[in-house]
Amino acid sequence: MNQSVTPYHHGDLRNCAIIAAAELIETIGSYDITIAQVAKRVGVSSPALYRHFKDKDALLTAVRELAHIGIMEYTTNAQESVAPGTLAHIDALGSAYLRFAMDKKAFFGLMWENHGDADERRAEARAKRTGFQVLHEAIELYLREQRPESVEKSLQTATLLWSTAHGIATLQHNRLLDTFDQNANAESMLRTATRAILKVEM
Amino acid sequence: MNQSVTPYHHGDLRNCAIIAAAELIETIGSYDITIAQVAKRVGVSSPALYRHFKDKDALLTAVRELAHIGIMEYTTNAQESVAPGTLAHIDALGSAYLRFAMDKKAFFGLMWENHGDADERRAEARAKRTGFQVLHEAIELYLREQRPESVEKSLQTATLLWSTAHGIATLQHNRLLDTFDQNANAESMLRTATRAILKVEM
DNA sequence: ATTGCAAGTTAATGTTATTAACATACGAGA
DNA sequence: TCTCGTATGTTAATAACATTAACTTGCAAT
Repeated sequence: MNQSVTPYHHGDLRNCAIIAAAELIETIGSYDITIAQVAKRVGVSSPALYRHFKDKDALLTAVRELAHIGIMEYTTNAQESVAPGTLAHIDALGSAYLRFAMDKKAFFGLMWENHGDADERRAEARAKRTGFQVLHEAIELYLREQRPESVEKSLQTATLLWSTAHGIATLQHNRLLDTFDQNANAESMLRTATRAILKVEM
Repeated sequence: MNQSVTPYHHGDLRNCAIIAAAELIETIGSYDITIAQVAKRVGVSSPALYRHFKDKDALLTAVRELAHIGIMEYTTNAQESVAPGTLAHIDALGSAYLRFAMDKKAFFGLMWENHGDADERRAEARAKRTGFQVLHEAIELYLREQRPESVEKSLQTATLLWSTAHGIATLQHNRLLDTFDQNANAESMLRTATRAILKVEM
């Protein structure tokens, strides 16, 4: 009768819970949610969630994975309209990162909390590295064409640019950019930094 | 009998509680502490703390202030052995920032949590701006001597450099620098970025 | 001395996470 | 088709917290 498999009682509680948690976080604009809230949203009792998640943190870790997918969507979209390996390409990636940080404030904050056990950490590090690769490749391509003598430094360059983008995103997220410089503009800051870093000897 | 004033029952519960909380945080390496733990450490009942702090968050905010003082100590020390307005001066400030982030991991993490009510936020923003001023002044001095045509951009330059330092510190703090580049070295990354940013047109 | 307020104490409340004990339905094999 | 085991849920119970209530104590000024 049901279109897809109806595994058991609820159907697909694990995934529904993750989505419910994500929606909740987005709605209240904070990742300070309770198991009970999530359970209620899915229409299930709190302990039911413990059949699918070791503890609350495991649920949040799953939501973080979702956030990583979200950030990848932002960057993927950003790449569609630019020529690979151009400065515009790199700008687009950075801009997508900044945009995600502001559009999905709660998610962005959650992503950089570091809780969870060793396994969860490892999984997350992998997800982050995957996102990083996209930037790394864009930069490597750019250097290969524009400054071939620096291609060997593409990893260092990418790491530094990511750090910079992350710093700008974080400070803006915490409303500190305005505190320091009333007229600060995250995007133009990042463009400036990008140009400076791509030009310099590593 | 007591050397200093013995205000009331305990003596100086407010300050002792802040210090106890800070010690606790440093000891367990996490700012996920409980009021009960702090109270016990000071030898007082939990509710007693509520005579001095609106809630747990107010206590943590006080600890954050301590952390800001700590970071100022790091930077002040760093400035002692360098000539004002030199590149070495700017490097020393950045290096102190990175060092603080790694030496006092739990404090550093706590400092960038943004909780607290509006007043507390304002107070914290002020503390952060004070720290920022130190960097801003160093950069202004540097530009005045090395690139006078760019002095007017000193605020933007300082904001960008702070962002970069913060990004590097944060990623290192989350062990992500290693994840991206096994050989990454936070300090040398920041030096590279500093030179790149100071050179570029803002 | 008396008395008022600041600063503590213990007891009580309410919220959460998490576990225990019990219930049920799906699916594999008899 | 019947039946049983296990995955998945449910409700009750526990424990850790934060926070408030109600009550106590002691300093300091009249």
